[in-house]
Amino acid sequence: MSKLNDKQREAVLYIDGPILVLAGAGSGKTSVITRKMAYLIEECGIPARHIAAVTFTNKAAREMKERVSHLVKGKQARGLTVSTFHNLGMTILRSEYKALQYKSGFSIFDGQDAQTLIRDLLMQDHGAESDNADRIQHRISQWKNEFITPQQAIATAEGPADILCSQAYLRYQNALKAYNALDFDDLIMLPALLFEQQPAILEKWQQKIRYMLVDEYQDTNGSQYHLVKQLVGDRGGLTVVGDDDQSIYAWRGAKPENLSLLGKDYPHLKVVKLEQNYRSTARILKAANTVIANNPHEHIKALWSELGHGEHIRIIRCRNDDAECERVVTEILDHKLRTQGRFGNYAVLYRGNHQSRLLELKLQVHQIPYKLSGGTSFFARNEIKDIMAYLRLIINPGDDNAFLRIVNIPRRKIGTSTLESLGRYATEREVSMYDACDEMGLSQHLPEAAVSRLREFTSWLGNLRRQCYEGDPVASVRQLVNDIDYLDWLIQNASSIAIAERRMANVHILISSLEKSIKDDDSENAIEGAISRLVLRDLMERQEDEKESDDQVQLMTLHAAKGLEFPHVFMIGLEEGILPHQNSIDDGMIEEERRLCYVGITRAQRTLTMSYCAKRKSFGEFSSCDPSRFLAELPQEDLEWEGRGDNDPAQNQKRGGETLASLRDILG
DNA sequence: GTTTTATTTCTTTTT
DNA sequence: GAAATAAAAC
Repeated sequence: MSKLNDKQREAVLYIDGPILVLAGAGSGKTSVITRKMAYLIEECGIPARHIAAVTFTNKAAREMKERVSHLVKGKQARGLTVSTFHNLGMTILRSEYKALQYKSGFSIFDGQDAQTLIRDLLMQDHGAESDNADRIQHRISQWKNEFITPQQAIATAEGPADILCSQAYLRYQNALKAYNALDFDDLIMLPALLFEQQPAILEKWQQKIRYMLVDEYQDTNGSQYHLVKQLVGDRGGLTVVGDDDQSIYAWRGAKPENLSLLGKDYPHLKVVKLEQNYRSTARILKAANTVIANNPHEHIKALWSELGHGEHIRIIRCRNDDAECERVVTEILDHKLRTQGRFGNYAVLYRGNHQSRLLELKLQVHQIPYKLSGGTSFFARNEIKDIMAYLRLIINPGDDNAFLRIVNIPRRKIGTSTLESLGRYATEREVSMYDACDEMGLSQHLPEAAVSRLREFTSWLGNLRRQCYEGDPVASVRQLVNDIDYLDWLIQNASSIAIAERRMANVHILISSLEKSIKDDDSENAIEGAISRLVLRDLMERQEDEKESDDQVQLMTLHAAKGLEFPHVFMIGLEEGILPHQNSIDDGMIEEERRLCYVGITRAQRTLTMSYCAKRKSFGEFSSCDPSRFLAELPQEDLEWEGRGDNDPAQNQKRGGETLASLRDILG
């Protein structure tokens, strides 16, 4: 406790009611949460199993768990819940699914699964055109995030397009239920809905969770707000931590105004501001403050640091994106050599995942070890989706989505025409496609050969299902992968054997993660819980393996960098259309892009380097770029420009704030 | 039903 | 300039 400053200590010690901690970047908010948990357990006598801390990412949850276990000795910390919102929702649904008329072993649909389902439904209803599946999915997700049911959506929808969406929402939700499946948004919304409808169930969970701590509260959406509010009840055991300047998830339904709305729900809300930054040099902090000052603010907070001025912030202009990446890489090499530091001290941050490609290439050329976080998530990979589909089908035969994905992987000579007939028959009989295969009447609608191929598949899988439930599930899964000759399939479909082997290695990572997950679960149907939870897990054992070689340059998007810090940070692609992203410019959503820039700047502890290009290759064609407006918003006296021609945003501003693009237009 | 070739779309950001 | 989709050939 002595390591905390006055404000931090105040936030930890206050337990008489709900408290909001407004924590600026680098002000030690994770310390507040972890120490508060320790305080609640050790000093206030609240057993760990009655405390829940909620975060948004697995990474944050893992780190928090680790830090608490260092603070709280021995067995006292046992039973403590530190999880993501989605994992918490999952835990609730795993025990309450019956009240929602779901069956055990339900599947979790990711964004891709959800989209194909929507596309299929659209196809069934309106024939061909399905180019708006994307929009509909987004709209449905929006409703779910705002805690709006299909019925409410239909009742309130205005305009033909929105009415269509609301009908699709109802249709989609019914389809999910028929498949015994949930999407990511349901994991939050359905528990909240259940709590609202069935007070007895709510009370049971209120008994379990007596104190709640929520990290990054500015990122909560409507459904998450309801979930938290109901669990907390009028007992008021709640600590939330947040920073409206770091709200970068409004696009997925986050409502940063939840921060200021908290005072309405709890009139006696205690508010503590943390303004001392322990992370960055004064210059970096000043840059961050100057940029973010361009956004409108409700409460002004003044972040300050005692770490000295530090070096100037460097802005480097490059010929093109290739030169940019090359430059960053040589810059890292050079700096590391001079300072005798580690590769792990450097991070390169960018707006979009695709920007990592060139960077990776350059790092490989120079033989620099690097770690790319995020990107195409593990579970979006084809080989993982395949095996996951098999697993899903094992615990949930009603999952037609999974059935369709793997029924012909590997080739079983079951093609589209067979599946179409099977699908028609299954809907007519109102059973799943898997069950339809075993029905007698099927022979009337399909040729003999097709029927026998389908039954060969289902009887084989049926066998495996039995083995899974009665014997050793993990061994059965290994058997499965063996039976289908999956490595062979991968080799056939990959451009090289090395790539196929890499993919096979991913499958093994998945299986060993499943194994671990089963061990953690002592309930009776451990496989079901383990497989469902698998989708939400990030495969940390991979990181554990790589821990020995953790001296790697960190590569990630600005979004993924939130909550992290690095001694030396490079931000690349500071260009109009990229860091404010073009879509955001078009929709006038500049503030969130500016916050994204703010998040990037505040990741840096000692040095910060930003770069932009004169030209960039996109869509395979070169096009010229303009430096980001955010560069012009930085305190110019703290900058050190390099390679700057007349492409100068500061000069542009002197000319009256006109962008270079508009000048070009005028000049032709 | 499967394999090969041509064409088109695509790039925000994530649980 | 890749990766997904459509069309055509096998």
